[in-house]
Amino acid sequence: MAFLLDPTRPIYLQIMEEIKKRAVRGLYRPGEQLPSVRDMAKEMEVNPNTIARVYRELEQEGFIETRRGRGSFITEDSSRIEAERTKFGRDATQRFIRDITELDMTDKQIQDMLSLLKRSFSGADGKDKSTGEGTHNVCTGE
Amino acid sequence: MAFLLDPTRPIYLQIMEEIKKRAVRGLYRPGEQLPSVRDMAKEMEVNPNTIARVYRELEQEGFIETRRGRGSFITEDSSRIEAERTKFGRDATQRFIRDITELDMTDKQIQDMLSLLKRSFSGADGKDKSTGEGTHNVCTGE
DNA sequence: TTTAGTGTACTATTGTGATAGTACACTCAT
DNA sequence: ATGAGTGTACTATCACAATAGTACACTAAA
Repeated sequence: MAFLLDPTRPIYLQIMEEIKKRAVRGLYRPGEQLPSVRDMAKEMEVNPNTIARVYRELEQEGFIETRRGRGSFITEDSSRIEAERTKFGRDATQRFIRDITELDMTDKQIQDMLSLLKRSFSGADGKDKSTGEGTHNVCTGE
Repeated sequence: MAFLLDPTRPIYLQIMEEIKKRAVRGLYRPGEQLPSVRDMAKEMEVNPNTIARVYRELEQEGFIETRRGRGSFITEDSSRIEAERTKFGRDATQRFIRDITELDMTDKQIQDMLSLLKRSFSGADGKDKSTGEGTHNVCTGE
């Protein structure tokens, strides 16, 4: 498996998220053909039926387009992909805030945590790949 | 239900976490008796069998103590509870870093996110409830 | 002793995720 | 036309979470 699975959540949901994240990271480009159901099943080490379900649901969401007999393709709409980045970022941030808030932490614990975050993200590459207008606030989703 | 359930994860796991978080927040004190299996089932709006499983697993972990015919009680060991706070905090932080990192965000997006976090946590009460030695680093777990 | 309130054990049923295997319809290049 | 490679449909099976209902053993107070 190319990524770690959470045994407490359905595999097909995690693979759906993994495919979206790959598109967000540019591993899958807009319009690019995805591996076939059978190939993706081998890569993910799951049953082809599970991948079939993943593709069916992603198609339902409009994230991929399936052409019978030809294959499945990432949407051509790059804004659709960027929207996923925004959603993932906003969801992760809000969940983190909720998780931390409900722990009733001390100020010191919060400060330790925030400084670790700064350190973790200071390794950003420094090149802002956004166009300016294309940069969305991950928190507000605007 | 007193809290929101994630439909993609087993209920019994989420209730286990909820009980631990209540202890961390002081809603349940060390040694305090928990509601009976049947009462907790009513409060959580789930089947008593589900709560029975929750108590069984929490007993297995040493987080609660069950005395047959008497009831179930939060552990007397307050350091056991504090350890949960540390674990939840560390897990939430690491997951957040992983979630954000794999989105390949721009510097601006990361800055927006961090400033939202600062704003969210600036509302801390200012009183450091730790004793000094009792303050654990949520990130390293030491 | 009786009774109410504990946790616990048990069977049965339902729904869903995941697997295994087979088969079919479509597309495209040969 | 043939055949390889697509997605898709179908049945069957298994595991697990969750529910429903019943029953039992223990504890403590009336």
